[in-house]
Order: sequence, then C-alpha cells, then structure tokens
Amino acid sequence: MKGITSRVQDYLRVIYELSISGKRVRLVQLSKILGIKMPTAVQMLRSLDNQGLVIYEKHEMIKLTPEGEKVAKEVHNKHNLLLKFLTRYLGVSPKIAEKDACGMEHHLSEETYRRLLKFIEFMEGCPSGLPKWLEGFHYYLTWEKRPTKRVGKDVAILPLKNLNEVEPGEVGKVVVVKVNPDERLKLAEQGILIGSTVKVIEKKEKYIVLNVNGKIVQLDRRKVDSVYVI
Amino acid sequence: MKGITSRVQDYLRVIYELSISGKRVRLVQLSKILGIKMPTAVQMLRSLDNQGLVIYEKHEMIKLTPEGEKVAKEVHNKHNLLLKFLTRYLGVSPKIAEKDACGMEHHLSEETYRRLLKFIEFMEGCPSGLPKWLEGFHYYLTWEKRPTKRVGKDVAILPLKNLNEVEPGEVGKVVVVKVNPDERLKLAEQGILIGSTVKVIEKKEKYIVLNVNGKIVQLDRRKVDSVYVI
DNA sequence: ATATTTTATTAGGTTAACCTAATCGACAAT
DNA sequence: ATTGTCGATTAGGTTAACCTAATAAAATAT
Repeated sequence: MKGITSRVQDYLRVIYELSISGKRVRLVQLSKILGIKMPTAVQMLRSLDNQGLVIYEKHEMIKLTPEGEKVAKEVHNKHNLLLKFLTRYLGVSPKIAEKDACGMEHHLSEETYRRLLKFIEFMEGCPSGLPKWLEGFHYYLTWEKRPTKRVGKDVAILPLKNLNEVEPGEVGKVVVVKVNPDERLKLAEQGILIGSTVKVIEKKEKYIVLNVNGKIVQLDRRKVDSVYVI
Repeated sequence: MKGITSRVQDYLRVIYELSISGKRVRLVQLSKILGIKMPTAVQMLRSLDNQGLVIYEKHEMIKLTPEGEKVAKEVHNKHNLLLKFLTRYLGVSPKIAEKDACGMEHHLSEETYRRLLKFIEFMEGCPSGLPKWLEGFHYYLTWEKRPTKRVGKDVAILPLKNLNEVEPGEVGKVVVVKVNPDERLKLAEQGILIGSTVKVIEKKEKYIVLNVNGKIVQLDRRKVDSVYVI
C-alpha cells in the first residue's frame, strides 16, 4: 500500500527544503542535488504525483501536497536532529555528518527520534549553558585521555560557532561570551547572556539582526565577534 | 566494482552472528532471520560466493571467507555500538533499538563510528561508575522536567540490568551494589565493585560464573541479585 | 527399504530505481 | 525568422532484490 520508500522520502525532503528556501523547484535542481539523471526524476515525480504526494504536471513547477509536506517535514526534522547530534555532540565534521544523517534519517523510529530530541533538549536546557561532560568528552576526543581536573575555559576543542558565522534563519544557544565585564553587561541587557537562545534574522556588513527571546535586537558585528554559540 | 550493498552487509552479519554462536549456518535459518524466502537466499548466496565473500557450494553449509568475515565484523561492530548507545544512553527499548540499529548500521561512517565509540568509552570510563548527567537525563525522560537536586540513589529509571539477567558471553559494567556493607565488602574482594567490568561465562540454577578482570569467579545467584550493571 | 519431512534448487516472474540516447518545447540572442 | 541552449520528456533498456510454483536432494522416521 505505502510506497514511501527511503528514496521517496529523499525526494520529498529535498523538494521541501528547496521550497522553504524560497526557490521555485525545477527538475534540474532536484536531479542535481539527488545525484540522479533527469529522466529518472521525471519518472519518480510522476509516481509521486500518482501517490498524491506532489502536484506535478508536465513542464510545470513542482509542489508538495499537504500529505507530501507532512512526510517531508518529518524526514527533514529527523535529518536535522541527527545532524545536530552528530556535529554538536559527537563533533563529527559537517560534511560527513550530512552524509550519515542522510542515510540514517529513514531508519530513525519515532521512539528513538523522541528520545534523541529529549537528549538535546535536556542538554540545551542545562542551566550552566553547556553540560560539563561535553567539554570533558571533547577533551578526551582530542587528547585520548580524560581531563585531569577542570577543563580550561578557552580550550577551543568544542565545535562552537562564532555568532557571526551563524546563517540567517539558524538558531544558536549562547555558551561563551569572551569580553570584559562592561561589555558583557551591555550585551546581557540586550538579552545576550549565557544560556539564551538567539535566532539570526539578517546579516549586513556592519550589523547583525537577531531575535532574542522574541525581541528584535540589532548589534554591531564587531561586538558579536566575542559571542560563541552552539 | 564493489557490490557490497546494505543488504549484502545484512546477510554477512547474520551469517557471522550465527557462526560465532556455534550454530552451523543453513539457508533456512538465514532466510527466517532476514525475513526472506529461500530461493532469494540461494540467489544471494551464489552471488556472495562469486564476489568471494562466502564459500557456498550446493547443499553445503555456509562459511565466510576472510574478506567476508572482515566486512561482517565491521557491520556487526557498528550494529552493536548503535544498539548500546540507543538502549543504554537514550533508553530505547531493545526491540525498537534493534530495528533502528539494523537500518542505521549501514550508514554509519568510519568517522562517526569512531566518535560514538569514544563517547561510550568516555562514559564507561567515568570514575564514579556512571556519568551523573545520565541519571538526570533519564529522570527528565520519565518526568518531563529536570531533576531539582540530586537524583535519588534508587530511582529505578535507568535501563540497568540485574547481573543475573545478563546472558553468557555478554559484558556488563557494575554501577549499583544494593547490599549491606558486609556483603559489599565480600563482593569487592572478588573484584565486584562499582566500576568494574564483568563478563558472564556461564549461568547455572544456583550459581553464576564470571570473568572479573581476567579472574574467574563463581558466585551464588542470590547474592548476585543485588548487583546491577549497565 | 521405503515413506515422510525438511531443506535446497530451478525456472520464471515482479518491482523500484536507476540508466543512455534521442527528441521535444520554450525562450533568448542574433 | 532562425539558431542555439536549457530544461523536460519518451522510449527502451539494466540491475538488485525480492517473489511463487514446482521439483529435487538429504535427512529422518517407520
């Protein structure tokens, strides 16, 4: 009955990701991203249309039906969750993590998905900004031995990101603010303090626009340079 | 060139697992375990033989070639690692974890495998027997909120196993010994103390035979009842 | 020794997902 | 208006992995 194979999920996810990034979805792009030839894509698209997952008429743009979008979103979520876990917690490089997530997303049960989600939720909800063991673990990954005492504050082994490197649309959690107390206070007044979650809205050459707990904040990019997120 | 598809890996892993458990490997079992019909298995086996991964002659028992065994072992290791992570850390139920691991094992890159291995190594090498966050996390999974203080000692939310439930051949790490100090001391003299790794060798009705750091120990099963491992 | 059951094999399909080669349609540039 | 290019399509394959139905071989029971 259900023909929602792994591959079908891939197609739907890619269509979804292209469409939410505002681009109109054409066959060429799809086939480029999925690494297949166009005739294959045509066939698949027709089959997806028959299954009621996409709307596809000859020479027209590709759209997801509500049902197709539902499936696509699920896969997309699983993909992102795995990606986050692999890069931020295991410290896998983005490229490899992407490939792994791509393969594993189809085999992540609801149960495991929920638990992995909780795992990340739990770690991100950590009152000290970043769970302690994570530092220790990344020390261990680098030096092949357990940290003897407390890991130093600026041992840069964690896969932290400078807030300036976060792309518009993405979300980060502030874990390090490397700046003098005065500046730190100013940032804190804007809501940028350890543990807070920020979403990047727009990046210009001189300033960056953020959403900090619902409040829109505009900051100098040089100042933002000392803010690290995960 | 390489025809080592996911499915081929599945076949090799199952053959490997059957053969290390001492059973002679026949087609019927293979097809039962893999959920396929026998003619399919025959075809596949012939193809595996051609690729030099197994030795298979008509009506004969199935054996892995050294190369086939190498592949099988790799997959087997990935499978077990995922299984461990899912059950012991995320607390996924064994059945679901098994299915998930089965699907994901083929898509786990070397890099990610190594890091996940390190993760578990790091957590198991924890001097206090069990990382603290894990208790907190499992509390969070159960109650949907962070533990306020220290999680109580016998909040049985962790996926612990009674040592009596560990099957021969399996390994466990002692994390809880629920018994009076006297008995605890006696067990400690045998090497059974928090943090030590034990392998179950044999289980009889009255006693259990363990390998504790290379030493063979025989213990009353009633006493073992108070030992929990992960 | 023969009958029965279990295990394995052949023969002849199907399906999903891919491919190449060739053609078609729409639009832009000359 | 013609030509070229890009994108889409058709036609006609291939391959891996599965299947059913029928048959054969091996093992076991009578």
